[in-house]
Amino acid sequence: MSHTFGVRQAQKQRTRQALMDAALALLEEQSLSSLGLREVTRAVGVAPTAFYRHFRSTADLGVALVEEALGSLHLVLGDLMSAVGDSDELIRRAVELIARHVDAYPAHVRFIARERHGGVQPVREAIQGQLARFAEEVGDDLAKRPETAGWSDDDRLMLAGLYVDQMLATASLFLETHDGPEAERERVTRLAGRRMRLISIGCRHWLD
Amino acid sequence: MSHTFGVRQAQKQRTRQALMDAALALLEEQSLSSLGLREVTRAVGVAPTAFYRHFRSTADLGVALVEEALGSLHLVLGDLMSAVGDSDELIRRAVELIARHVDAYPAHVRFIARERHGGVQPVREAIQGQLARFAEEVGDDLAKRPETAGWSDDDRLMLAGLYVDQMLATASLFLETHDGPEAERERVTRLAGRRMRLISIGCRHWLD
DNA sequence: CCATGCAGTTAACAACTGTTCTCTGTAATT
DNA sequence: AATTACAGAGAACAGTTGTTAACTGCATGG
Repeated sequence: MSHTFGVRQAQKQRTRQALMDAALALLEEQSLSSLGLREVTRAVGVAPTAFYRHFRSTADLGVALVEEALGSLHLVLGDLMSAVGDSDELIRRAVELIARHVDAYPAHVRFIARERHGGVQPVREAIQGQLARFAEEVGDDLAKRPETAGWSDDDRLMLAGLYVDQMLATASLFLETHDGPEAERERVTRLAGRRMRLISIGCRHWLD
Repeated sequence: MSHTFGVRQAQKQRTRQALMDAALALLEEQSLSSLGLREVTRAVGVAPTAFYRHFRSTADLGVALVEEALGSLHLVLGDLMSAVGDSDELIRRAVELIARHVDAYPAHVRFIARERHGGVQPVREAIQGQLARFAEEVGDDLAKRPETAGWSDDDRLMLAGLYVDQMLATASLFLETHDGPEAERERVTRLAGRRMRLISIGCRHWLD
């Protein structure tokens, strides 16, 4: 079988992950389009040519990072949608889960926010594609809820996109206060909550 | 006087503008953190060392570009706020003005969207600062309108930020369809309009 | 147990980068 | 008319980059 993991395959995947982690760390203070292949291998402690055993180019590395970063965010989205309850309670929960995720994977969030409109086309497209899937999922979930009963699918997708955008904007705000004072984080929490509340109010009166 | 423009000063500003224009063009398919000084001077047709007569570094160039790009967008914002009339009419007008601006200055819009979360700190901070000023202005304008009567300044600023973010998101969407089919542009126009309409509805019922 | 596959190495390449120093021509000042 | 200020040119620097080729060692499958 191809997925029987011997010592060989395991070691390969380990250095592959090391390359991705190193890249993510280097991307804290630059963007993907300026990330050099040698820079990454140097950080890992491996020969430059070893890079090619795992990725065709840094753009290819970037696409792999998109899958990793948005994969972890997708789990949060699942958590968000599985919840039920009062609207205000849902919003509070959403903001807190986002804050927790930013705390746990700040580099992932920074990468997505930075490369969503970044200078590397394949990466941009990968992100847009995944986010479109996110919006579809949220739209499908909204269809099961009473708040959007009687809505057209198109309108539901509009709202879903708005929520997804808001999720990323909120995550980005939390990222800026990641090693700032607690008061700032609290301010962002309240701000994000009110933003989503205003949207949910608009949603409640959409069909008037 | 220092601002008496002789032949000398005029020529200097001309090449300075040429450098900025060339940079903006090069940034269509990369981000600022990978933009090389030599790359820019080569595109203009001047010696690499001439760059230093105008900018300390490419980051410095970036900050100048922020002022240019957000300066032009600021004019659009002024147009938007000076208008009065029915809510739907205002939204239609806003979306059209944004579309027009993206058509007129696509490179400016791309630059702001890309570097807002980009890898060059001074540029990021310049953008965030200007956008905060935008939000303040919109907040002040909202205070004069009946829709937000009785709101706290904090809530008004929250709504203003939401509108500013939405303006940029809309501009970014238009940019993606910039040389696409007319049908796509129409779809984005309708989507952006509905997004803003939902927000304005939420605004109308905020104090319930 | 031996042959193969393949992750990773070493060395070398031409091309490119930012930065410094020195020089030149000419507009502006005196 | 003589002097100064300064935008831009030119050459050179040490260091970096992506990519190729031929290699080594070792886990794996027959």
